[in-house]
Amino acid sequence: MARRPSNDTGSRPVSMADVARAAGVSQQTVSRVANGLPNVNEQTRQRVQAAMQELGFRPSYAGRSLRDGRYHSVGLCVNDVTKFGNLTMIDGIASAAREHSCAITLVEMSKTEEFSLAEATRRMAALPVDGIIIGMSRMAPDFETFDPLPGIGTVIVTMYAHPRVTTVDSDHYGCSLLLMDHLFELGHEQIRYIGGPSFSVDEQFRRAGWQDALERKHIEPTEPLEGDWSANSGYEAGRYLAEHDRTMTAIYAANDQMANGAIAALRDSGLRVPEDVSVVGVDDSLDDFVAHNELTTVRFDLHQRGREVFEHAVPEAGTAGKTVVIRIPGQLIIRHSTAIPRS
Amino acid sequence: MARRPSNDTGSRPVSMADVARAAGVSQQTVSRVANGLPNVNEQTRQRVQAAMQELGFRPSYAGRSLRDGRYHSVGLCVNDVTKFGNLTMIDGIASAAREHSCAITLVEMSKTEEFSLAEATRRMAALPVDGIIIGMSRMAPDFETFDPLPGIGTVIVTMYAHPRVTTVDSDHYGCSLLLMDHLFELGHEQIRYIGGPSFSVDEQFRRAGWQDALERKHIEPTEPLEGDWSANSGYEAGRYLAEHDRTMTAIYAANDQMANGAIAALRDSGLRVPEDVSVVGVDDSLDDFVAHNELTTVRFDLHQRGREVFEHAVPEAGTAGKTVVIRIPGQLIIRHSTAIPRS
DNA sequence: ACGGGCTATGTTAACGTACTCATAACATAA
DNA sequence: TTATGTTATGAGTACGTTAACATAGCCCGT
Repeated sequence: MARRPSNDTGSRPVSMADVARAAGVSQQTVSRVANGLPNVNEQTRQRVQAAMQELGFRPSYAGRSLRDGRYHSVGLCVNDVTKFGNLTMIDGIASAAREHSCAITLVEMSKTEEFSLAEATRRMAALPVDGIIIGMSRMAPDFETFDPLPGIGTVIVTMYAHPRVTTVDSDHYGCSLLLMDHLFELGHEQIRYIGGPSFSVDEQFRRAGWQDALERKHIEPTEPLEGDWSANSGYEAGRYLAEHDRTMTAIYAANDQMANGAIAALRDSGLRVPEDVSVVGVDDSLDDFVAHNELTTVRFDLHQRGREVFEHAVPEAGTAGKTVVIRIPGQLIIRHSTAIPRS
Repeated sequence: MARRPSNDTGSRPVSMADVARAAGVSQQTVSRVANGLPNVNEQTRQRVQAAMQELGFRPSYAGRSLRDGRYHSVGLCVNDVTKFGNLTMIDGIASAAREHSCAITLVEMSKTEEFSLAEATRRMAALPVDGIIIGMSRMAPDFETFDPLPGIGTVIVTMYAHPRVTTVDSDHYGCSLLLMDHLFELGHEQIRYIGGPSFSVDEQFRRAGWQDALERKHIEPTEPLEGDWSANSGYEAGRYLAEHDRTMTAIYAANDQMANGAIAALRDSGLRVPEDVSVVGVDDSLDDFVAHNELTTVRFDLHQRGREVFEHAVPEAGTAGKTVVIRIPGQLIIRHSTAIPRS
């Protein structure tokens, strides 16, 4: 019996034409009812709505998008959904997207391997997106040479600036300056650094900020330590420092998780925080996990970042595609893990 | 000068027809090249690819989807991206989706207010999705009466079973039994419960498991305490218990964050963990945040859950839509926050 | 020389929508 | 009565893609 002519419920989804047939009106009238347009007789409207209900009509996203050339969705490409930075990115962008009645088309690339911007762009471009957002948490091999696809807004979330692509990020360099200035004001000079993995862009900039702050004060930076963002790696580093460096008065850990680990290590080594050693972190991410969070840190307004990212990826008419560089400053949160250094 | 005829780069995106014109071939040949089909002369292929590059061709998702009736994307509707449960859901589903070369269309509903399944379904159905996944972390007002949209796979992630919709979740009831059995085996009987907010479905089932386990042993359950999943709320509850209940020998906190807070409170109250009081949690979520995580807990295989959810939302040919109930068991992780109770 | 099978390419149709325009029925004003 | 406007509805079209079919050229064996 092959393909049915089209008026019954075959396996094909129900279209406006099917509804129209059932309600005895034209397809155009169904369209009007579906979109709540005026100039439809009340009785007709009800008849059409009944038919829609009856047949289980679902408006075709493909047809609609093909017709009016917009997808009402923004593409987001990240390497690993669960990493704190990416998670907060999704959250911020989700908020912004919701304000614009926009969905998010999420693609997760390899969790471990680096990926090229060209590859990410190619994949995203074939999806229903009005703009492309790429989270570049580690340097892409083709960052310098990358050209964005013309005709579609592209934003890279990273601290590196690009001549032809708008980049937006929290200011992972400036946060270090905020924290270092706070420590300097308290009187610290011997400030050790526990960083994240060196391939991380955030790490590179947080570390550069630490180093530049020291050099600006003509203090020779000591060897930075490298962790993996986890509390355990912070603990290891803190243990090492407690045993090998009795001149340090402060530790700057590049995220709160490592800072939390470092504090535990210092205390296990018989050092008091903040009396003997001050500790600072970044992200303000401990509140849910640790009772009485006392860590001095920097908080980023991730919703603002999400908004900026979104609005540059999907520019409203007029805001058209100038390439810009946006760095959103963090806010210093002073708690009780920092104090004046011991004499 | 109105609308250009169509052979130059107006504001309209570049279509296969544009590429075809530029390369001097038919549009169908461009399609063949774009999809890597055989039977294209090598010279022609190169000419077409050059034209694509030149014009910045982007395949139209709308056209393609309209044509072949599939979107290669699965819809995911959650209330709050950042909540641990939802985050892990996204992660698990992202993995499964990637294995099927599928994207995720993510919609965040109101973070605070409850939403009806009908509303969520209606919104998701208008998006480019081959299946719909709804995270129901709090009871929807229309759960009982909800009918899924015919013709599109629908899965609700929740512990409640539904007669007409497949539901999948980690076993938030069974995890309580695992933990309680562990505590019973050690010899505990006075086991207090610190739960999450009572509107949470996970909370409802974890708590029911605690209560049923006690009743099965003919132990009268004591009054459960209610937190908000945060370490601080766990601390408050722990403090309260330390001061008001000297007969308890164990605390079951409904997630690790509250358990961590409770442990801190007990220690601040002069009680040792696990010597005086054993503490267990759920989720195994502390590793990144706490050094030397010693909490006995239950870990869920979230990737397995993601796979199950995905594959029931987007059934492969043949697996067609039977309504099933899937509860994925957790795994007991015994660390050092539990011990034999003091005499 | 000619039919049969291959390869490369073109032509047509269909997917579902919403815009533009046309038309019919009807109300109102001159 | 006729001109003019308003409202409800329908017809036609274009959006970009791919499957199915059609065609043209070529090589090969008889």
